[in-house]
Amino acid sequence: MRFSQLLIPTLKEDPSEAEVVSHKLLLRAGYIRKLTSGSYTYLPMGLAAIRKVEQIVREEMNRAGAQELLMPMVQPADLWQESGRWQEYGKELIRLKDRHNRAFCLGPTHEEVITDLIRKNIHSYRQLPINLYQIQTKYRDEARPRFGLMRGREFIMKDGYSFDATDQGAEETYEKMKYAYHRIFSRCGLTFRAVDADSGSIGGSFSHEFMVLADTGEDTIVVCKSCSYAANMEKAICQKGNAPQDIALKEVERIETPGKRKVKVVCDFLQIKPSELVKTLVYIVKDEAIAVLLRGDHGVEDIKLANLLGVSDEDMRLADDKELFDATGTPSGYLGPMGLKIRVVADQEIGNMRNFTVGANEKNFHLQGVNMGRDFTPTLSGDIRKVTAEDRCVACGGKLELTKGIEVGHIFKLGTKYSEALKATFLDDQGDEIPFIMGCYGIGVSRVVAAAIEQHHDKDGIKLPVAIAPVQALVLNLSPKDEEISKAAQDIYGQLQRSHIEVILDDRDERPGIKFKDADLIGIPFRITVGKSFSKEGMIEVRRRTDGETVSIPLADTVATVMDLINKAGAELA
RNA sequence: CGGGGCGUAGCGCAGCCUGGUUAGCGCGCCUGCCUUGGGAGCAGGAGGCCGGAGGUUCGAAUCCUCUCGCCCCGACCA
Repeated sequence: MRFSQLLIPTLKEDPSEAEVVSHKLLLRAGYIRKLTSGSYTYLPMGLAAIRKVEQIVREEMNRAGAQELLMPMVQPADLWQESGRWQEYGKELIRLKDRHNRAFCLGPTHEEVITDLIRKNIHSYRQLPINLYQIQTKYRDEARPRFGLMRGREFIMKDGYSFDATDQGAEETYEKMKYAYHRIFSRCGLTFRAVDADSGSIGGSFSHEFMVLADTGEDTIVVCKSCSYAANMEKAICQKGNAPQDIALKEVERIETPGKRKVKVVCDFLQIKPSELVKTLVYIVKDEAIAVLLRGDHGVEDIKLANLLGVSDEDMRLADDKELFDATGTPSGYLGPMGLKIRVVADQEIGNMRNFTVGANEKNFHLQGVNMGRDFTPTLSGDIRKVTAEDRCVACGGKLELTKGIEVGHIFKLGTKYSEALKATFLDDQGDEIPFIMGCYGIGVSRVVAAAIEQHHDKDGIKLPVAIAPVQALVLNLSPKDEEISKAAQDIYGQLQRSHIEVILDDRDERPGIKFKDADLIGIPFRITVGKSFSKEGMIEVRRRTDGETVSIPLADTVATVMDLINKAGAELA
């Protein structure tokens, strides 16, 4: 491929529409162009990078025993009605009608279609397990598409579905996929964590999200600095501390705190730390007001609270001041657990606190020297708060870190949710008809490219690892008008092509500076420069994009050197 | 869906508040000269329904109304 013929529209300046670095660079380096909000054309360089990721995904999925197929993108509504998701899925499901006025949707995912396929074609346990996947454009009508390829309405996804005869088999399949995912993201050169995306309450955890660590990530995750423990904020377990043994309990003391309502203000006034105070929040849970006790410096994790109460977090919200007063008879800011008539849920940490401060349920008064058990007893107690960096790892006790992540993959043990809904059954070895046990496994292929750029770039542009860079090498002919230089550049280009190296020849009639800048921006891993030093000393320069490491070598050795460098760079990730 | 911002040449922007010749600037593009190891220089040139519709006015990029699009924060989603 000659640069002069390729569509690589690079930009000197950042486009105003882009906010995050991957979006800016994808546009500037000529990888993508926007058609409309959330949908992008993949230009030759962008598509090449996506194809590289797809190929790695294919190889690892196949290695793990999965088979590739391709399902229709337009799906009939009746299948979705059968699973119940036509109603449940909501506005993200884009719906359309055909000329006969029959309803369809564009597939945001394919559980229905694959389950339909399997129920029609697999009837015996002897045919199980089976694991199928596809790589396809998905459509989700996102409320707010953003950050370029990071969250589009149209994106390329690998979605896989497994069908097992037994729970144990399904777990084995799940583990195989988890392993395959580790290999895939490692080969893509990503720094990532597989995070626990399940509360783990019953029978271990069967959902993991693969998060690429990057500041621009939309999710917050907790990772352990010492071991491999990592979890979603909503799922991260707070280690329950030990109660102090040797602290004498004080008497409860009523103190006037005029006009002091906020935690910080009360603490400043009483000369205590927020960790010595217990705040009382009121939630409205399905029309019932419930008090929630939390240490002053902690925050409620809604999902955990909802789980403890056994409700959906959608049925739960913070009360406003009026609702709070109606429920407790006390204005906000002076609430406390003592004497409250409504249900009280305490964070598990409260039990470890001694002689703390709470509101007195009386305007302008607080109580000090309060202790749980002696002075009040909560209706319920449990882990309902957000983890903090001060917490310790539940797995190893190591230090935790809160960091941002980009979700590039999600694996999930589905169980029989869809097989039951769609009556997808097989005969087991006893001749009993039972539903398939399913798992599903997704990878945001186009998002992987964006995430990789978030992790691999510098001020000059993209520097993707060889494994997923659009091409491996770029030959710069610095003087297309110089016959000798052009001949050498052409020679190297031809030899590399014959050696099956993906290579672009920059044959443009541009000044050297432009070629160097573009080479850095596009992020081709190996740059081979034929210019002045060739005319003078017969030397060719080979430079590695990732670290700028440069070697000068004679023409005769160039191709061998480049191949060697590419192989070494590839081997590091394989 | 709530809040905020922006639509002027391919890209980045100025002009708008305070209406008034032919709508500017930088980059890019085309032609020529010159230059050739990190986005050169000179000269000439092309390119605009000032997002769209309606209104106010003698006169609208500029003021008003409506509308469409894009971006950000949040909600939502995963």
